[in-house]
Amino acid sequence: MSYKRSSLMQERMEQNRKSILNSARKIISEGGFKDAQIQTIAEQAGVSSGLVYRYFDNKSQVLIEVLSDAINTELLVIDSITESDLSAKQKLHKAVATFVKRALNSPQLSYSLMFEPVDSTVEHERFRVKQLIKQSIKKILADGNAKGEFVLDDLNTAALCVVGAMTYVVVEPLDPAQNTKFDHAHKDYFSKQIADFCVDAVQKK
Amino acid sequence: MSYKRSSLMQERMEQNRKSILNSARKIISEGGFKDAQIQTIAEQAGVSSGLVYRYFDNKSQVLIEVLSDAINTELLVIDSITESDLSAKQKLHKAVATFVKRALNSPQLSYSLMFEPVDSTVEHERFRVKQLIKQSIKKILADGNAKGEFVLDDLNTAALCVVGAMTYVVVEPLDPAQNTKFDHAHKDYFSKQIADFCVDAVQKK
DNA sequence: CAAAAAAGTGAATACTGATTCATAAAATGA
DNA sequence: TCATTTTATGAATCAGTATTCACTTTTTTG
Repeated sequence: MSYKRSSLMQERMEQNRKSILNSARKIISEGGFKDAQIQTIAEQAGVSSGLVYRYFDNKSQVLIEVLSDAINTELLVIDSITESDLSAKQKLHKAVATFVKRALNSPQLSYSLMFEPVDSTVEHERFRVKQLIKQSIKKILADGNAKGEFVLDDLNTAALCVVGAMTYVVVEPLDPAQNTKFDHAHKDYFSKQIADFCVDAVQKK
Repeated sequence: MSYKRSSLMQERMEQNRKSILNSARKIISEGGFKDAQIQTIAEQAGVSSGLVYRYFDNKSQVLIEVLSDAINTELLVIDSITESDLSAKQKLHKAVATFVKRALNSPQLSYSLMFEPVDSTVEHERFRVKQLIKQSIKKILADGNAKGEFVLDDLNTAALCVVGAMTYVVVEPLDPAQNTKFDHAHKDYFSKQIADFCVDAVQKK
């Protein structure tokens, strides 16, 4: 009577879901959101377009999950820096430089996730994940205040500034229209500039 | 044979064009791009929807012109600061603080122009006008370098950071979803925080 | 004033791609 | 095995506006 999904079936379905997400991420990281139609995603994932709707409510949910997965990775990276035993100044520098360098290493994906025009529900998620980054940065700033390295009046505003700077600054090198080429040394130099900017902005003088 | 447009007619047509732009700006500043359909714009302007297409190639051109008009005003404001005889440090502080304060004074319009999801041609224009702001800021930074107030290695990157910070930072107070209320004093405090951030970031230590 | 030209109208059309759903295939239970 | 339930398919549908264009009105010319 009652249908019990076998573990094999369970696994296949999980695989389908992952395929769809991987396919979407791949397409976005090659051509951006503009190329990510349900048809295309499904095709690349080896499933029918209709099946996507058995795993996701709608197209936006697929894109949103790609976005939030990617950002969760970045958050883990930042948080591991936050929890290291560097000085607050060093933490901030490393967090910013690392973020920028990682973005430069997957330019099309980063560009799309951060800047490509999207519909309003995805844009809303974009806002939400930027707030998460802001929270992580805020922790570092709070730490610095506590240690007396920084003397920030308004942590939230300072964190917004840092996030604004470190995300916006990569718009030029990432813009596919400009196809900037950075060699390794240049990436280091560039990310250091930005990290210096942010550290100098908050540091006690 | 050849038709010569009377000056009265000329004037009426110029008026039509302006009405369409004003209508679009009004709608955007009340409800954002999401409310700006050609129908609605035309109706509010007192013309037919078809007429819009005698004055503009397509909808995006209307929106783009609203955006670039608005930014041109901001550029004039910034440039007048640039050309004043303040120190570079004071110029930068004033430019950033003024930009932020002005944005806070027309929140819905600023929010839409800076952050609301738009189609890719409008987004492209958004990118272009941000680059113009960056150029203006860059001039101030170059001035500061020349005067020995700043010691910036990479003016372009620093200018990007400033623009990133000063534009992104207002996303929270401007977001219509959060409807933040700032009194006059709070606007001053907030814009000062951001300007301080930017000045500290570039200033010679 | 009567063509001729241009400006103005708005209902009909076009477009694009997300979403649905009738149908088929596969998995499960008895 | 066969009935039942779930999963999968993909062509057809839908939705929401931007855009067009046949027609009307106004302006200009001779």
